[in-house]
Amino acid sequence: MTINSESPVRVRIAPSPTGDPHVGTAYIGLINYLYARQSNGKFVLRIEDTDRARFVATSEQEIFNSLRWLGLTWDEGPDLGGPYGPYRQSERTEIYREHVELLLANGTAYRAFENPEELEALRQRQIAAKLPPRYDGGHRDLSQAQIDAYLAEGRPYVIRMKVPAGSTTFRDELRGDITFEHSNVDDQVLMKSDGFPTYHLANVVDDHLMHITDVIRAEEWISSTPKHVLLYQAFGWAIPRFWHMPLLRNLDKSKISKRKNPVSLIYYRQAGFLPEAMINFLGLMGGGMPAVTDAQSGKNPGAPHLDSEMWASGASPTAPAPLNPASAPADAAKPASGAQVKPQTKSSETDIFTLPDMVARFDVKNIRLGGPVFDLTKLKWLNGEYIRALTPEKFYTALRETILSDAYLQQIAPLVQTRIETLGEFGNLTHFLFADDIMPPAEVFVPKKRTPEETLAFAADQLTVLEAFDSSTWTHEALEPALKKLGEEKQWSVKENFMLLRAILTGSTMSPPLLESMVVFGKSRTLDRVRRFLEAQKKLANIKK
RNA sequence: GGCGUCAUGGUGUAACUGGUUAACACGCCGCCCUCUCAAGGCGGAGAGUACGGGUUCGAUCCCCGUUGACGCUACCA
Repeated sequence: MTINSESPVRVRIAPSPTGDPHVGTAYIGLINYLYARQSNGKFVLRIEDTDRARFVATSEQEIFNSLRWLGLTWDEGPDLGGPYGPYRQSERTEIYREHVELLLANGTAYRAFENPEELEALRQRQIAAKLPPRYDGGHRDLSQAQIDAYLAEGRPYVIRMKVPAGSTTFRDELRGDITFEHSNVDDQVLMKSDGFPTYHLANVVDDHLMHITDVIRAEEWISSTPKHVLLYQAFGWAIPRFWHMPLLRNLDKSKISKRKNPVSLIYYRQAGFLPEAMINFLGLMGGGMPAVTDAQSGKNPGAPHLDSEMWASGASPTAPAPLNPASAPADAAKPASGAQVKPQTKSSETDIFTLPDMVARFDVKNIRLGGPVFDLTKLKWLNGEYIRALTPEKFYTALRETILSDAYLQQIAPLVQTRIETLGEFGNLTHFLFADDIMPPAEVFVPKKRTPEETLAFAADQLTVLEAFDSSTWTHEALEPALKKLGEEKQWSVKENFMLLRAILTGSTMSPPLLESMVVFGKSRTLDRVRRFLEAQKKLANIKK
């Protein structure tokens, strides 16, 4: 039973608050947003916070801020409410409990009492025997007496879905039918022993209860779709349409990751990318914008243009962006009006378009399925186009609201006050906080008693340590012990340790205090700088060979 | 390893879903403009559509196989 094609379209994104808002969330958000606006449907934001272990308290707010920054406004969500709330899964645990009872009762799910250690041992045995690691169904057919005994003992358990024999075929709107043999589908855990549901259960229950008609999500979910289909069937519910979007990629074509690319939307905002450029670039990923023919461009004079009115900012590099940037496009569904600043390049006809343009012309069915590389080079060019199209006033405002905001300067000032003799020296000590490309020469970053090789290896270790932080834990108090611990482990003195990082961050051996500087500069940009340093050095080393 | 998905220059896309010298943009190179650097203008190199078979008068486009890449393979999402 599939969803009624007459039903009004309702789509959703369901990010989980486990860290910085991700560029992939924005991409999938964009496609969902477009589809909803084009079908006069609703776009729902749901927070999937069922993973207590990875939960990050500030993450949810950053997700809101980032999506609004991009102009991807939702119709229902945790902050807005709506007819099918609550929209935060941690507030729906009772609902999942009731539903999983239904499955237990109709025999499509069962309790399993193995503990994590036993399961891990099982996995290891299977791997050793070169078998596919999978739950062996050990507690699938426990007798009622046995179950009661375990329950009486108070033994913790999970609830797993009972995958029947056979196979499942579902339709992907972009690829056609996809079939999975059930022998390849695990008896997935639906309810964890902590009483929280897994993604699979929560996602199906919520999508049904929230009347979601189209599940537009990333390709990585294809393999678990049969589980979801099986769940819909177990509940006796209509199955939504599935659209699996290609995954954004690193330059080396692997799934986009923070190890190889800035993936945090906070980074892009702080580094001074304009939301219009960002959303435009995301719209380029995977295609979807039909080519403009001469005939069309004549009939559609308003289509490709830059609209400086859309500069939606309010974000300063370090202070959290306001909840609702005043200048965010209020209604992107109607073509923006106002001054059209159209760059003179030919590419303005094909590569440059706004969110309203996309609402008007984007065709989700046109999505190209090969994983598009998220290429910063082109993003930067695009951003340059948008910057040049700004009026001088808007450009000035953009600077003052981001890279030169009062909030930013107020944090920097105390770091340099005791270190300069004339105000004119301010830039001498702080230019690294305003520059994008900082690259210390080897004589600056390699400590006297170290070789370049061990220095780079240690820098890579530093990066690993720093990557473990998220924006909310990125503080002086937390960073200091973490870095010092690494130094102790690797036998690097505090001086060598901090001096190296200082050189990478500032390009110099002389700077304001390191930790404070890192905090002011922000996690995303600091990491990006270290990452770029390492990459550049790697390239240099290859050239020398 | 198993299962699944994908495949047009270095990158992003286009090519009336079978008929083009395979187009556009980014990047790269050169020239012009110019006090410099950008921007802008002009031009150039770079793919014969992963490979091999079919079907067809004709395949980037349809079919099969191979290869490669990627994803999943958690009490994460």
